[in-house]
Amino acid sequence: MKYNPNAIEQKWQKYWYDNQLFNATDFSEKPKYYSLVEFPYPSGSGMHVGHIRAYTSLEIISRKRRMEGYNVLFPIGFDAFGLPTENYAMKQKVHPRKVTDDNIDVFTDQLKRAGFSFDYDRVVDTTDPNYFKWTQWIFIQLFKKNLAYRNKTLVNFCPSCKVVLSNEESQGGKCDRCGESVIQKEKDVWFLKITEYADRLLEGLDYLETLPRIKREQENWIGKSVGAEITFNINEVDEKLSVFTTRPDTLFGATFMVIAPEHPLLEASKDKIQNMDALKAYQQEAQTKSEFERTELVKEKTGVKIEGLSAKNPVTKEDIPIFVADYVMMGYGTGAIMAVPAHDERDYDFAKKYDLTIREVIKGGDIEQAAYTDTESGTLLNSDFINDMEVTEAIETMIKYLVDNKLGEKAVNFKMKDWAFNRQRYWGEPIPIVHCKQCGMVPVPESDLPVTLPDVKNVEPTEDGESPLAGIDAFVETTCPVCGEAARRETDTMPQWAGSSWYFLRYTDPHNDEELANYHKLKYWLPVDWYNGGMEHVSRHVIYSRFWHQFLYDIGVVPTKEPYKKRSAQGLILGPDGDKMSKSKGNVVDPMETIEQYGADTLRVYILFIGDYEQATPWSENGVKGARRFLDKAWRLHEKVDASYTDDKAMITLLHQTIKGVNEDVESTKFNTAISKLMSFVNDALKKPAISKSTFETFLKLLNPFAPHMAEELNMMLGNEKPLVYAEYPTYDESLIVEDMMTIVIQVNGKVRDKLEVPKDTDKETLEALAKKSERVAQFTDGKTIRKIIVVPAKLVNIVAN
RNA sequence: GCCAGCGUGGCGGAAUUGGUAGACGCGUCAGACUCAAAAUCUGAUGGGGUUCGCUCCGUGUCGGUUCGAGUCCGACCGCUGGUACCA
Repeated sequence: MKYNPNAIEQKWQKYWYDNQLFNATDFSEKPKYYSLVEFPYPSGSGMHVGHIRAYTSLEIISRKRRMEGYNVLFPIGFDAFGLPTENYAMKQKVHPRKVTDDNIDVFTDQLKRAGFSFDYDRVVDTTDPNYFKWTQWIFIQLFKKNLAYRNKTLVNFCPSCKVVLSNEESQGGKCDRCGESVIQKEKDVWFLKITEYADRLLEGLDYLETLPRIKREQENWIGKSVGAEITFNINEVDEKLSVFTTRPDTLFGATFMVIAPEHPLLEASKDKIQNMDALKAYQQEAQTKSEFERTELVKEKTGVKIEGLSAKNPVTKEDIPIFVADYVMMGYGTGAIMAVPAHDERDYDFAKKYDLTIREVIKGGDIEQAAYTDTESGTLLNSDFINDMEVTEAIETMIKYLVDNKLGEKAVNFKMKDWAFNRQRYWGEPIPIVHCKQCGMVPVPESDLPVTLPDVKNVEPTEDGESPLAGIDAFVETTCPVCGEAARRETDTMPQWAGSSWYFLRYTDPHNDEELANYHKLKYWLPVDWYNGGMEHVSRHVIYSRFWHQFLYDIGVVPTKEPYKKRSAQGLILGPDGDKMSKSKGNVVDPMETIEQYGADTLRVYILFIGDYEQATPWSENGVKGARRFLDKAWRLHEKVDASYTDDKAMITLLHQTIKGVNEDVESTKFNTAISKLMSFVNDALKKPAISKSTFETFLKLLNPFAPHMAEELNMMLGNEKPLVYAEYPTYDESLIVEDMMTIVIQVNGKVRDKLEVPKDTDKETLEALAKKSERVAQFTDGKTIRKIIVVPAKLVNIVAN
């Protein structure tokens, strides 16, 4: 009988899913294992080969864990709020609910068609009111703890599309959708105070088992820097300027100051400022630039001196000028800097342009030529009481001086900003807040949750960039939960990051009406043992969800400090041309076509065999054929099974080596070499006259996580009634792995000249003697003196001669 | 610019602590089967030379450490990802 995947795959899928073999049981005698993959956004185009790669790794792990006797939770769900659905719905005049449901149906079918062993009874959908009820509930808890607040900010606004855009959607100052220029619009928006958790998010990384680069990226995102906050007095008015610096030791070199265009000092001191018009004009100009332009495009420093104000350097007592320049950002530090032009390139450029004093304070450079920035270490000069000190000592001494004289203090600053937590969209979780004239902002009572989206025929954008919800009176108009007077609902919705920040908690108890998840169930399943997802989510999503988790831990909702024990990230699959897959390039590969043509098992095997799991790799149609050829051969191997046959020693050794190798490779995400070991096994086994039943069964168990449909079918054909899903995973016998004879390499001056077949335990002396006897060696040592002989047992003999 | 990762055949990629470079797969070539093709099977396949025994060269470039370097060290070149006037 020939291998015919289409005939067997659907049969086994029906068997698995109908019998709910992958459903996790809450609480069990077995040890638990929670494997988590990032849930997909159910787009209209269905599954992508990238999804297959992202899920297959933990699919293998999960199937292996079940065979190893674990109670496995391997769930899936849908991160279904989001723009593409809303846009599509608007265009096609269909309700986003309908679009979402249809897409989820398509996706679920495709997941099942790939044979993924998810627990489909625990599917969560972030757009389901029973789910987002708890997303809203978490928001209210954050609000009550003052971790959710409103503040004014500038947003990217497209006057033509009348929508607020993200940075990604407004690159280069142009609207991503219509190409028009984006303007900066001031808006009241919601923030979550993630900065309050910055230190703990940093510390928590110690618990996370992951690649160094993944940890690094999160550290960089949080961006902790230690230094000092120094206060400068303004001479002409009763105002002070605070600056954050990592280098208080360079204070003697601070010859001017720069503040951000939006800095409040301007408004506060307008009476004394003589060139307010010029400053206003500069301010206006800076506002037309997006943050992108301000940071990316402006190579030449621009700025305006504030006439009428000057600051006093607290240590030199010099009067120094103050400038407004857009290279200083209001959003970082205090929005003001002390400029040390001798040792900072930006300050140096600025000082040269405006002809300002440049004073060297760290020895070593030539400040006539350029800023000297190699100042991690060095010796101070021109700095009074810290002269001749080393940088580290100078920093400490200066901070002490500042503290003693009440001029400043030690300070820590984070690059990470508070999380802008709102969108002006329809298709998102409504923020559960009511605005009341008397009572201010009032959270919706928990008993009234969820605040659902109004059912409208068409989602229409508003004229002024407000959420479409703002135009729906039936939604907006409500009464205040505190005083009962007429009030208005908040019309902003949450960003997509919201629902995905806690979904892994809901999987432990997806149908709970009383709480987001039962504490005992959380305690049983958490933490997530292994979480796999995209590299692009490592900084944002992982940090955001860890922040929510830490908060929920603080209020006693979850039992663990950190949500994840281990995190891995898969590499991208590129198009066959080596470019990133994209519709416009026409190089997108549809995994469903591969399944139809070659079968799901081939797709699974190929996608893991394609290359290093963490590296980007191009797709290859020929590679798919190769994977299929391997499965064809594995299938044919069953014809060699002979119940009365006894395998030879070499076969048994190979089998045990394969068990060991596959196990180790899978655990260290080296799926490609795990498969190559299975291929080698099949190649060798096919050369034997026959293969014993038990050896073939063991092979099928190893193959099962990768190609489960085929493995189950062949196992059944052997006459076994028990399926492989919960069969016992093979273990190896260390004593059977070592071969009796081994090849020893003989080198002369480091070059291989001969090889010897010797028994495995041959000692050093024997090896050396054998090597010396070799005729091949003699050719290369003739007429030379042997200087040294290096013998590495079980490996090689190297004869050094000249 | 900074941070991280990576440079190995025609291609995707393998190579515990430094110890036979190129596993496995693709492609290509030759042969078997076939009227023929496909599929399948067998063999060859880094480059140069060769009396077919072998031999020299070869892991981005240059240098170093070592009996021995793809692996370690230094400098450089290139690619990919992240990030960005971060004070």
